[in-house]
Amino acid sequence: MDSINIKKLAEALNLSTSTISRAFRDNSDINADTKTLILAKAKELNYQPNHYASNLREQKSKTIAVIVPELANNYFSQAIHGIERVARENGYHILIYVTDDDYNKEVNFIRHLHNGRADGIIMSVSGEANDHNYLNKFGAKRLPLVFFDRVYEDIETPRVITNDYNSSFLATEHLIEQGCRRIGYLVVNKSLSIGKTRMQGYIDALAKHHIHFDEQLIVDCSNSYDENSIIIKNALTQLKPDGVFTSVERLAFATYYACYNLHISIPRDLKVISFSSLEIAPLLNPSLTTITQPATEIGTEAANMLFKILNSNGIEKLPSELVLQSKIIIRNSTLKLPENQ
Amino acid sequence: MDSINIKKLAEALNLSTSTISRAFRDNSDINADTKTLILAKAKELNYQPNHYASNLREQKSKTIAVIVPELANNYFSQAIHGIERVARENGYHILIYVTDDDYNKEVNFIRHLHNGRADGIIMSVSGEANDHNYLNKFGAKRLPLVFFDRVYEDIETPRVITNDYNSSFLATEHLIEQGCRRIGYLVVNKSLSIGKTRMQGYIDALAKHHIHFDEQLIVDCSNSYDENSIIIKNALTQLKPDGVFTSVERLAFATYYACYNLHISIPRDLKVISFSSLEIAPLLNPSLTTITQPATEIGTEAANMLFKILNSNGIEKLPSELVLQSKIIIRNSTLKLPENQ
DNA sequence: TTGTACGCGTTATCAC
DNA sequence: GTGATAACGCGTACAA
Repeated sequence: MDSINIKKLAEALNLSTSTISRAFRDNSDINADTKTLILAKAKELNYQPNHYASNLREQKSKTIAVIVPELANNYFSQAIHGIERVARENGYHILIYVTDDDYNKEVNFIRHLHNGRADGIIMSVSGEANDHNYLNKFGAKRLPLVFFDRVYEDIETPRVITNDYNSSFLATEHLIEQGCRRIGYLVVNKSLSIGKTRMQGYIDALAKHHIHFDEQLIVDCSNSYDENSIIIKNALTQLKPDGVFTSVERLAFATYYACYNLHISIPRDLKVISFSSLEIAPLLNPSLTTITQPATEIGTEAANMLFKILNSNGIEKLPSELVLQSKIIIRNSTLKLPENQ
Repeated sequence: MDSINIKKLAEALNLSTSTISRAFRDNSDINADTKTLILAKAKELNYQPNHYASNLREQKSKTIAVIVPELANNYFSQAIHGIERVARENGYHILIYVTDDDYNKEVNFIRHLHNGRADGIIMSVSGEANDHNYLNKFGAKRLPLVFFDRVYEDIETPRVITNDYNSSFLATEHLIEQGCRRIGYLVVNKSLSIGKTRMQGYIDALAKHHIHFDEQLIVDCSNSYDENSIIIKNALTQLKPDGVFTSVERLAFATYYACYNLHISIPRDLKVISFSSLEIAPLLNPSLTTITQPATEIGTEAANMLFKILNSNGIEKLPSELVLQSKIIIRNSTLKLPENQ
């Protein structure tokens, strides 16, 4: 091992390792001159305190883990972007784990992370709603954990979410106002928190407007592009909805493709509204009416929340839930056309 | 510190720490029965070998760092997705760093990473083409580094790129074949490798078809959404191009917005082709003709390349450059309309 | 203000 | 096949 370490640097300067060490910690007493001397020499020799040695010593990794179901998705990219920024500002690094909506991967990641590799976890849970009590198994030793967006409701941990119920209610109401009476709800997992809450908003909006709730119009989709294509085409031809509310962006795209294919005109024959963080929703054909979540901000706030926990002494009362507001942005996919059309 | 460690586990089983350690390494001699016994107890007590201690001992972090200019971008999300998968399959974790195209951040990240935190780096360089010789300063101690997509040409390190020159040539030629004669090239940084190579393809295609190269038609854009909006609107109204080739996706979107705004019809008044990894390019209005890079595969291959280096003994000759092929997918934004239109 | 010495949790080496 | 022990690089009591 010929690489530089604290001992070599100490020798080079005729100082002890502790003095060197002190030069790199802010809190220690050290002569200002020796400190600058040390830092200069350190830069010259390209010395940096070894991260693993420090962390072993301090039992802190200055690293947080981010676990998401998928990456190739505007929402999660933006959220991670927000998390990354806050982490960096706090001197933390982030590890990324993608579950591909696979529950087992999620469990493995979490278990693995409890080896000291990360100080805390920010997670949006996988789509499979199996027994997730595994999170409680860690007991008091569980790493600080913050959920965002997709949460397990029965796990007690801080979370950052959006006003999904309300947005869904308003989204459905918007479709009704635009003249829709047979409104489909497309969802990937209706038993998962997010799909469930959004569905309830949909159901209640129908009720408010005295529209019969037809369970058939709840369309269960999957994570597979090909499967969804078939499912949605069938739903459109058989159920003949005049409006569709999709719980995730991907299903709106799939609906568009299906409509192109079946020569169903949006918005004339079918109106579409979707949860989506897509920045180019205005460029779609037709432009897509969206419920836009503040994705970056959700990431930022989740990170802030985690740091609040990490910096607390476990004494203070911590915030347990933060609800951010989504915005409905009306575009052409839900346009009400003149009657004489 | 009441958390579990190897010593406690050893005590609980009346064994020595070495035996415990052996149970977790595959190569060691150990009685199969004791091994199962140990692993069972470990699971029961939720023991996991401490990552930092192992790494301090072994001088390996089993972690790779990924540095990208931005995250909220399909291309990089997909690339990271590919990297993540390969890393996980190899038992590695990935750290993510976003430079926001800021050269200083890039330098800091790289320098910081040389403290043992990562075993290797996969990077797409920042847009600023300053002095990047800093990478050579590390000399023999530089971490294994693989570039992808955006590279520094004067740094000697393996890289995964696409056939940019060729794609650009063909893209420009496609516009010419569709009848364009005044073709603009929109670029963020024409001195950066990627912008330069793509520009050369553009220039040579013009030459081949005996179209005068007008330097004015090279439009220098920025990373700011608002600035680009102005720049592009000006370019469209003043230069009156009949075709536009954009070097990055974002500029194609900006062009669309500008056209909507100025009531310029695509493809009638202006044809647009762009580098883009957008999966929903067919859903745009009009659907966008793209040069699609195999983003996920680029990530995968970059990771494979890095692992090849990490697993080599520095003896074998290593691949230094891998060129993947992009595909031009023709859609409506470059449609040639009937003459009598 | 600086130096000495120990321990963080693990694994490799060497005995047995 | 298993146990004792030193070492990885660093930070902090404690001593000077």
